[in-house]
Amino acid sequence: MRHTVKQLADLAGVSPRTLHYYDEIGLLKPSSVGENGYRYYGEDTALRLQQILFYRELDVSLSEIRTILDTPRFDAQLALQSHRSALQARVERLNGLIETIDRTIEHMRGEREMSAGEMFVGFDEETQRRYEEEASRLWGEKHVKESRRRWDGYLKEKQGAILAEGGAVYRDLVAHLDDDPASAPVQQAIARWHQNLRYFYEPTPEVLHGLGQAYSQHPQFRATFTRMHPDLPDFLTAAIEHYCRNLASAA
Amino acid sequence: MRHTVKQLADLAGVSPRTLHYYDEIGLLKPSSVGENGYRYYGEDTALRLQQILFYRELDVSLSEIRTILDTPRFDAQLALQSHRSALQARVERLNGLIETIDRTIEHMRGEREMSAGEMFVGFDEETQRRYEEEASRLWGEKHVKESRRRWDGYLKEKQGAILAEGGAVYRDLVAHLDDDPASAPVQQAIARWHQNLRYFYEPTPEVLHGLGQAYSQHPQFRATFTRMHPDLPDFLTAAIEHYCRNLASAA
DNA sequence: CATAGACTATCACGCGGCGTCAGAGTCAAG
DNA sequence: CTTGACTCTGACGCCGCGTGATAGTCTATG
Repeated sequence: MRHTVKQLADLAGVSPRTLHYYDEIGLLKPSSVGENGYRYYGEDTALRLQQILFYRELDVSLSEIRTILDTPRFDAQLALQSHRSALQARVERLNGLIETIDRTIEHMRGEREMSAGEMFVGFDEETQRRYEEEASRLWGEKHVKESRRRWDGYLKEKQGAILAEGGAVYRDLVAHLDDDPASAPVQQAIARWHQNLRYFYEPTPEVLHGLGQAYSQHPQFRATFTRMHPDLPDFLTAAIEHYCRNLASAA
Repeated sequence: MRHTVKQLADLAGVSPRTLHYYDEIGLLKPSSVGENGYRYYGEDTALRLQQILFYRELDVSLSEIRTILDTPRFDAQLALQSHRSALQARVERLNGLIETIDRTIEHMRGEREMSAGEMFVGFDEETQRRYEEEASRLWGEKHVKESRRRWDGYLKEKQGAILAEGGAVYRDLVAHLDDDPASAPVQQAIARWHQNLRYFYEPTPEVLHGLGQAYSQHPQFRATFTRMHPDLPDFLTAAIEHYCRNLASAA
């Protein structure tokens, strides 16, 4: 298997310009370059492009994708499993949007009341929670039902406050990025984070620890936190790791 | 219900800057502007923003969204139905990607062979066909199963040729945009388009006519064809309409 | 009443990820 | 050899905002 630019582009449904660009930024180097200057791609690069397209499908930036794919410990099969669960979460989100549509139509027919907030359910509101559900799914699925049951039990206003508090915790941590992850203000913020999580489900120490690791390793988490600050993912992981050690030694 | 910029932005999960920008480009004007210069949004604008977000979710450009929402015949409820079916098509696409993941994992375990083209199934390859399935769904669902059954029966190489021919038809039509839609070269291209459709299902004259109209009215079709050429959607509709009249008078 | 913090506004630069085009070289078929 | 489709590099520009600056407005508190 050996493809020129157009051949691979046609197969993948991208443009030749895209492949040029990806070469230029070091994201997808061709398998070889002929004496004529032409790029040639083999199965290794086709597989890498597939990974790129999956990450792109999940709205991960190209520089992030490059970082992920270039880590020595990158495991392609594990990444595919991760994509799979992320895509399933996306499917659920879309189904949530479809429900919003149904409710909006009922509203327009005068069959039901609808607040402005309710109109936008499914677009972005529960993104963070959905990511965390997904991470939990990596370690155990019982949390999903529990999480939904708890969430649905809260009043709308309470839900807004919970989400706002979650966001405030991360902003607080960004403000303490120069501190030691083990310092008291940081650990207090992590305790608030822990409490915030408990609105969704009762996290075991294992889940807490796994979440902490996922925040820097899982592509969507990493992308989300990097957008807040480039150093936040690793900082979060270190701080949560310390917090979990404290939980373990206190028990 | 009356919201300031931040209030509506928070509800909708967008940024105030986005709302400023949408005002600036005439996409979403506030319901009113106070003496202090502040923008205020009511339920009318919240509903419009919801529509915008649905179209954005479906990757429609903002200028296209504006065109659609500003047409005098815009029917919000009908549009929501349209979004619904588009989102369901998106769900199916994501499920297709999930299948690709499963097959890729099997390939990596050595359990199955996989071509480079197969790696990219679900990303973009069948976009056109999926749109057309969706349009058919608007007029009758029996075509969906028939379409899938036919498609699955073709060899991979044949599938590639069918899709390429579909693309060639549209490129041919773009080259004849200065011609009369009723002219012989254009009508011949539409006949090829008709034949191409028949690889998927046997379209009734009603479906053909409806597809012709959908090409300029249905947001995703319109966006797709506008990307090929700004005048193509309306040209297609006019050419197909003429072709259908010829079919009817020949019968 | 004064202050502080959170909000509002406009303005403007810049970014990511390409699309598009130009000019020149390469390849394969007739 | 010619032609058309491909290849390359280079470069401008677009879309949809994010970000930051500056200044005005609003609301709660002391």
